[in-house]
Amino acid sequence: MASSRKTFENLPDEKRQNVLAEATLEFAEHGYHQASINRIVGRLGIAKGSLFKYFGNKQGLFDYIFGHAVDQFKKPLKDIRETTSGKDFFERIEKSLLASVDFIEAHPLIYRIYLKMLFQENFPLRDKFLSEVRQSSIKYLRPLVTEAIAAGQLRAGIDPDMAVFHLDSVMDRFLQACAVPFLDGGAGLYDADRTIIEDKAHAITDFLRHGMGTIS
Amino acid sequence: MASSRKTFENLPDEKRQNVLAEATLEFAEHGYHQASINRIVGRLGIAKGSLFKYFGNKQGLFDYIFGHAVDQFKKPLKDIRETTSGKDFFERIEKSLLASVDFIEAHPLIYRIYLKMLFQENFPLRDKFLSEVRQSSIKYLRPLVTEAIAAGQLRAGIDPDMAVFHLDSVMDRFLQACAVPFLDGGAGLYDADRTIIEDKAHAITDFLRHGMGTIS
DNA sequence: ACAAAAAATGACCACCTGGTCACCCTTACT
DNA sequence: AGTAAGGGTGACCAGGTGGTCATTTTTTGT
Repeated sequence: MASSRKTFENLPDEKRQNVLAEATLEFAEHGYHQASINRIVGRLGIAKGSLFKYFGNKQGLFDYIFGHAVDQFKKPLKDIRETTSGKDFFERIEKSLLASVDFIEAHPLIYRIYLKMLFQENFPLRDKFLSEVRQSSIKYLRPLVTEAIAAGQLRAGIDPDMAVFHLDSVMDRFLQACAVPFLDGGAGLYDADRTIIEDKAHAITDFLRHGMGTIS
Repeated sequence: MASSRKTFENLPDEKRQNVLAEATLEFAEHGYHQASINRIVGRLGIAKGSLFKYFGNKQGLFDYIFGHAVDQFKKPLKDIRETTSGKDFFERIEKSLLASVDFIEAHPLIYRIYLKMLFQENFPLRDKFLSEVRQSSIKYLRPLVTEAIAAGQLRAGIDPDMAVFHLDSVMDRFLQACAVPFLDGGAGLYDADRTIIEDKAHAITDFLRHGMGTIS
């Protein structure tokens, strides 16, 4: 048997959590290839052989950490969609945005790995993971837009594909600005308090609703 | 003398271009740390020692390639700003967006390295480069917004900082969608023809101007 | 033709990587 | 007490890394 995941699952809870935490941190800080098994076991104070017993190889470890991360990404949005059904479209968008902020604040390391994955080809699981996450984002926004069009909350003749793309891009960058100082761009989102983030989320949603031009 | 850049500058043009092209490609494909000097010299058919004579070390090579890339990033936008002075704000934005598309199509490898740099800390020159590029983007948009407010082309009471952030985020993602399939999100921008990109750029600009909500 | 300067070379180095495996220690069961 | 199994270990391996430098080859100047 190449890897004996069972061995790992039988570990005492504390040690298991420790291993996962330290490994996740390593991947979050260095990406996949620059992450070092030696450093991980060094910090944990366990033998290298143990890690390989648990997960077979480096990618096995990574897979284990990220295997179910997609679901974690999807779940909070699904909840919001269901609990805000029928409400105003832009309020739903604003709520979704804040829910996403909550998610990345609850799982900052996972989000960091996700960001590293974005533009780094030859990242293991990249294709599977990214296409799932992106599609999930699109598939979440699509029905929202469709419903809003049906309810007459969006301008007539709007292209739903471009609407989804627009929403997705603004929301995505909003999150990135919360996590990466360089992408903040004077908006003051990076490492900001919740109340401030709420204000900015509202401002952005306002742009989405009314645009920035003079009302004619 | 650690590195003799002069030796490199004295090289025949063809060879010099070759070296730079091959090195740039390597960095674009693998990022900084995963880029391999051995592969570069292997493909070039030159000795490893030569490269180190030219640039001193790996970072020297990278610095040389990216040293003046910032200026390349800034220049085309400056031109657009000057040639469209006085015109309608959203037309200027649309023009700027298309100029940026032209840039990344003219320098796809530089753009790939830039994207890799975005979320990968411990990338050499990252702080210097990113802060310059981002600031340049902000500093470009700021006066556009200010002028537009003065000219009454933007809604009254708008927060200029958030307006700049909003514009920056939408434009940025538009470019990324042109270059990375995963970020296309159904918009059909990835690897698209110029005419299609122009249409989509117009659609996006329209969202920026009028918003997506029903006009009230 | 000769010498001096410049450029190119590739074997070699220390270091780090992911990965292996024969051995040891502890626990559990009979 | 004896045995079997499972978990834990770390020296060891092959391979790749960035970097060096004594040596050879090429170019240049006279």
